[in-house]
Amino acid sequence: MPTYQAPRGMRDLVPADAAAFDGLQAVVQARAERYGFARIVTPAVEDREVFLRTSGLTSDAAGKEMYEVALHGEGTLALRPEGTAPVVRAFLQAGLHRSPQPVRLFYFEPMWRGQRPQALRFRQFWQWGLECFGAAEPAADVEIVAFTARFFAEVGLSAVELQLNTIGDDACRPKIKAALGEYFDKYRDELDDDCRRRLGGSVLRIFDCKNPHDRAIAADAPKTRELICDEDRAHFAAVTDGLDRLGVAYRVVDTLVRGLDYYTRTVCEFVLTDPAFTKAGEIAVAAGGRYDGLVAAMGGPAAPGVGIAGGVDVLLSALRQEGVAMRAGPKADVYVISGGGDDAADRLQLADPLREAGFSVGVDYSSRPLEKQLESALKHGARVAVIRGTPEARGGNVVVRDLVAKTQRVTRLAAVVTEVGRHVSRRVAPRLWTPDEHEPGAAGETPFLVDPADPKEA
RNA sequence: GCGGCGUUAGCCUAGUGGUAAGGCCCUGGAAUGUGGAUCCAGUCAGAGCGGUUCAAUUCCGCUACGCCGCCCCA
Repeated sequence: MPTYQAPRGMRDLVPADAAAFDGLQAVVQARAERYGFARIVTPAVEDREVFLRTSGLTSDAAGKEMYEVALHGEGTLALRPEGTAPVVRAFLQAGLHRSPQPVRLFYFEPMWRGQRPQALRFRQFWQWGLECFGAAEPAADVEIVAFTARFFAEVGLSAVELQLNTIGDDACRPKIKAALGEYFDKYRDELDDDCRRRLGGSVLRIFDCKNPHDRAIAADAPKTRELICDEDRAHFAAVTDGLDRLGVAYRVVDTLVRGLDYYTRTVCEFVLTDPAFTKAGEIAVAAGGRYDGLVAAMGGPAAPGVGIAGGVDVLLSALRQEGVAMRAGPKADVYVISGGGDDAADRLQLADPLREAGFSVGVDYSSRPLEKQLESALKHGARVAVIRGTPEARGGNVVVRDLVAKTQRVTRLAAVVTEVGRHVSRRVAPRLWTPDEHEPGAAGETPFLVDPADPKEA
């Protein structure tokens, strides 16, 4: 047993895990770019107030479950427990509220919460998320929800259900809370202790109570969908209509509310439906909604917003449960081995041009028998072995052997890159920059096509 | 944060108040220097600390970590 263990609720992403994470990030980030959401990265820590302001002091989680960060024993920083508040802070600090609206942002970052760990509940976990500021239109709600539905379909998550509800906006909230308070007050004596506490404050959260009897009471409560104002109703109708048009399936769940008070109008959750995940209640793999008052609450101008965030750890677990193949750890396609004894420098020299040409190349450093090196090349996942230091490979030649086809060819050193290329493909190397796709001709067509219908210039 | 149940090697799994067993993986070797097989060998363990005991991996306590239920789930 190792002397040290990872801190409670935190885990290492060993190469197999990290590869799956990388694959998922690449997929969600590429989709974000296709939808016009640009990545934003904020610090792992923020002033505690950033979270307290948004989450509200009513929420236990905001206070008790936050990791506080101290420097020399003092400080007011906390590890980020969620993504929205820091993004709002950065949005305001960078003056993005004065850039063309709406502003669409994407993130993929670790979060920390001091909650008791259980399966799929970690103290450090990863979330991807979208935030859209400056758009009050229901189309913005539709877009982030559709993004998520399409994303899950793309990666192969099928055992998932989209739940939707509307809880009205700030103007309407008092009316809704009053109506619900009046209803639940009639059952004050029947609600369990934890639930009754919510009667005083977050009345909406009574819908989240676990006690079966409480749930039965909540099931008969007035529906927020019916208590909301006309404008809210029209907004929600436009959201559901937009999803219908895109063919995104959803279920309206009258008892769906969110943990925080800053949500307005649309709330949504993507819930796992595989029996493996429903034993202990529903597990959300993504959740979000509209928060039209949040930017103002953070000290900014009145700017509407809507966002969604999803748990990466949960999603990966669900995908594994469904048997979706994950990107494996990087394996060398080519392995350089030698029967020539202590000639590691020669092997590196042989590997170098292959690597520069884009191949993934591992080198055996040892002087073990050739058989052992071949075996090792196979175990490292190589498809091709480049062999030097054997009788056939003399006088500026090497052997390029296909380990799967079990065929080989003696090749001149100068032709190794070409020969290897016949058996494995080059890796796509990322670029530091991309050409300007808006330049005429960038897409391959002739710039300034002449339309015969256009009036000729004089 | 509260309660319950757990922790034997890198992984999986036995067993025991008195020398801790096996499989996989890994490493080396054999036959051969062009292969994952086979054979032989090797490395590696009772989470940590304390207590009871002649003796503790085994019984008890504390701590760490995990799982389950609460709390909470931004």
